[in-house]
Amino acid sequence: MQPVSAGPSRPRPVGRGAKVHRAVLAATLAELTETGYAGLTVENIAKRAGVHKTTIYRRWQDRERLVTDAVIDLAASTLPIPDSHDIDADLRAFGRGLVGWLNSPTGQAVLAVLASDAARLPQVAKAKQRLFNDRIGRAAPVVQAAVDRGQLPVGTDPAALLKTLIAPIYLRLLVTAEPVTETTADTAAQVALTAARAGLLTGAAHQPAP
Amino acid sequence: MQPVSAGPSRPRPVGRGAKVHRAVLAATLAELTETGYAGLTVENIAKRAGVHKTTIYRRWQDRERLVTDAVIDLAASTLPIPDSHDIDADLRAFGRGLVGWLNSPTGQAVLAVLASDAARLPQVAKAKQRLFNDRIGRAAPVVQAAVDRGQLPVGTDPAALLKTLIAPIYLRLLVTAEPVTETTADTAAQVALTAARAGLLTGAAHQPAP
Amino acid sequence: MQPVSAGPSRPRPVGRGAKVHRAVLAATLAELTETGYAGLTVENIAKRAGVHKTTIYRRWQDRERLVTDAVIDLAASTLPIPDSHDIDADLRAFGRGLVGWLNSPTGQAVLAVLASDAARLPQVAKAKQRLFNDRIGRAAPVVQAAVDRGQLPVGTDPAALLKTLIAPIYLRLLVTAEPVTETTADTAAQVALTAARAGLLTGAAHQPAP
Amino acid sequence: MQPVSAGPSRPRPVGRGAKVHRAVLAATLAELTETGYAGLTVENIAKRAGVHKTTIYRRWQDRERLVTDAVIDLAASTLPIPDSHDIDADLRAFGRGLVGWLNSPTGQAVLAVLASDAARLPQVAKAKQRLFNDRIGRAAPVVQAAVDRGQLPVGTDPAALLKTLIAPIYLRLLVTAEPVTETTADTAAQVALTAARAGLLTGAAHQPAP
DNA sequence: GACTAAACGAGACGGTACGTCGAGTCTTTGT
DNA sequence: ACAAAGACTCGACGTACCGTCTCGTTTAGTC
Repeated sequence: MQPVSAGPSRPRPVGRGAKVHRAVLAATLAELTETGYAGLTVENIAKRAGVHKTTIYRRWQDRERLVTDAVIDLAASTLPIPDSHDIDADLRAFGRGLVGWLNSPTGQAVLAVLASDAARLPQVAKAKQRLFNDRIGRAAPVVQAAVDRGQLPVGTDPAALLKTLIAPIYLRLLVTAEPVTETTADTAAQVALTAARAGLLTGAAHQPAP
Repeated sequence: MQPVSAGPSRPRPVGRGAKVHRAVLAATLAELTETGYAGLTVENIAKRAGVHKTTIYRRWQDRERLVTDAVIDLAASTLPIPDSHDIDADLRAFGRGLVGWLNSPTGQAVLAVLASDAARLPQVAKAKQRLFNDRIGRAAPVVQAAVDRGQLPVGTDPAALLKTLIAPIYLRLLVTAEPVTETTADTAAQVALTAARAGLLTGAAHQPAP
Repeated sequence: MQPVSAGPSRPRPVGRGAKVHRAVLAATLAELTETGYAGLTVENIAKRAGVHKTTIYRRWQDRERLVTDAVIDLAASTLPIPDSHDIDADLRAFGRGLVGWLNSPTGQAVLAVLASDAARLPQVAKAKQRLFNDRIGRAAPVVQAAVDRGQLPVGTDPAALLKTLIAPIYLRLLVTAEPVTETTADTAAQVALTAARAGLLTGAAHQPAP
Repeated sequence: MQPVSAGPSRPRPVGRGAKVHRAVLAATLAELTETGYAGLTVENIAKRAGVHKTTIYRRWQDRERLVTDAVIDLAASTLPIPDSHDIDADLRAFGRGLVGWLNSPTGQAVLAVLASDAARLPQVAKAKQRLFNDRIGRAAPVVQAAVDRGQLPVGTDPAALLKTLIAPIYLRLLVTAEPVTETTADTAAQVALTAARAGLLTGAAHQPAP
């Protein structure tokens, strides 16, 4: 079992406890991926992490906090945002990057959480949305720059375009359970660009005035 | 002497059991919608259905079978497929119909199951895919007729088009937790049509040769 | 809606009931002997009697009444009281008869009830005592006749003598779980006679004045 | 049941468990005395012991083992064996001691088990016999000494004599449900002595050669 | 010999207790 | 002094049997 990427180090003055901390979070994610949120057992996590149950409860108040923590850790994982000033290439690269990440162990874990009752936990839901908003927020300037360069119509909503791009990918993963490849990403990118150039993805269309 | 009743088959004098059956399935779906699969309690279901716990176990072997049964029941629900020979209007109507269904209690229940650990149960996963395949399968001829009428490019893959249509809707419901309205459906329909007319949604693009 | 009929309003004695009645009581005793009172199952009794559970509940209000009824039936079984005007021979015969009866199926059933929680049921306890009192009451005149004939000391309490006779037999069956044979009965008879002739078994000795 | 006394190595750092252990056994005996084996409820035992049901199941595999353990504990209770070198006085004292013990809470519990379906449990049956054999085994030397001193006939079987002594007491308790007093014990002692002095209680009479 | 009403077969149901599993708390002990 | 070990409370699981209920189906006694 490979440990999850360390991510931003959390300065806990616990000494060697940090090792335990990471082991438990990694074990939690592994169990989450394998058995889902229902069926998640603190005792199994403890066993897999080579740690006693009480040790877990000393650090996390309950199962929800533990899962939340593990997922938040995950949501911090970054996806590089391509920016080559060629919006067609950039969107294709963005889509392929997303597909690659979703097929990686980390991405699988995130998907497992998305399609799980764990997503009902408020903190997890927040982390989930933060993850998406963060990515879209970081990619939006690239799209906006393309608009400013005239590669896309004025008024194009970067968020709407990006969502149009990623939607087919998640549909296949979460709903129809079809395999997702780079072809899927490429088609999605083309569709999104075509729609944008047809002037369909303006903010008004997606966020009507209240 | 009385002749023996004809045939070895014994008709079941099903008493009032049918009423109980329905009440339990309804209660199961309600609980599933409210609390998710984890946190689902047979005792709560029994209480809500006004039935005793053992009665439930008499009809369903365990919690999984119960949930499976409830969801399969659900998956049988049909969505009318519009067919006015105007593909633009039909797709918009299809999208709006889907949105309306997803906002109904039944749709909410289906969504709750989709985004739940219940989907890990093999039978539930099968039911889930059957639901989608069935709908797409029933809508595909309408799209194909439009192709035949020349309203869409030759070679357009009906399934790919329909998936492009529904993807943004599910993305908002399952991932970004944004509200979904008829506007969402309309935009999605336009995007899908535009992409199709750009020749992006051919079968080849989605199912590349091995 | 009572149809008027001539004579007393006596329900029609529709009659295969008696057969069922006996079958159930027999099955009850068999189960009682095999598995004891704890572990007694109405459903098993029904199965053994070739009868449906509800049929049993139609005739007996609950398990206790059923067991009570079965045992009371049993307690009515009679043991012949020897009377040859030779008290030594009679007591020996009485002891041997008791041993034989206790080793018979009926006796085994009675023992099973004696050493069972069924004896806590008031009606069963009464039946149990009635059984013993009845036997001792029927044998007492024989002993009293021996006293009158001068074969035993004046003042000898027949009940005390008979109890002294049967006590070792029941001790072996109920407490020490030793086998009981005719030798046991013979020794017990001799002991009882010796004690009586020593003047130890007068009523006063057992029922001291208050 | 007492844990093994601590040796050089302590494999079990038993917590406060010992207190719970005793409380549960005591509650088991109390319930057993009050309601018998049938009708014995683990949940009631737990409630009475101020302990949770699962705690009981952690220590005892099932109800049978629990009852067995409680009774075995009981069977360890000792009865002092009088030895004044006056066999008449000693037997009377033995009888009175037995009566006193049987009227005590401990004795009542033992009787409750004797006359219960719990006695069908193999381990309980063994414990029961061990209890009796142990007591008779410890009293036998006193009787044998009396034989050696010439107070009883040569060849007298101590076990046979002692059983003759205790038989009427158990008969009254288990069968006829009469009250048992010291008078009962005194008479029984006299009867046993008289029988022994008449040469009736030799081993041969009770244990015929196979 | 047909009618009719009691008795029976069948089985679902509410309910109690079983024995099991896991969550989360608390206590004892070793170092 | 403090953390590991594990015993404890609590709640739900899925099972067995109790005793009740309501249907239909014999079956025996009367007409």
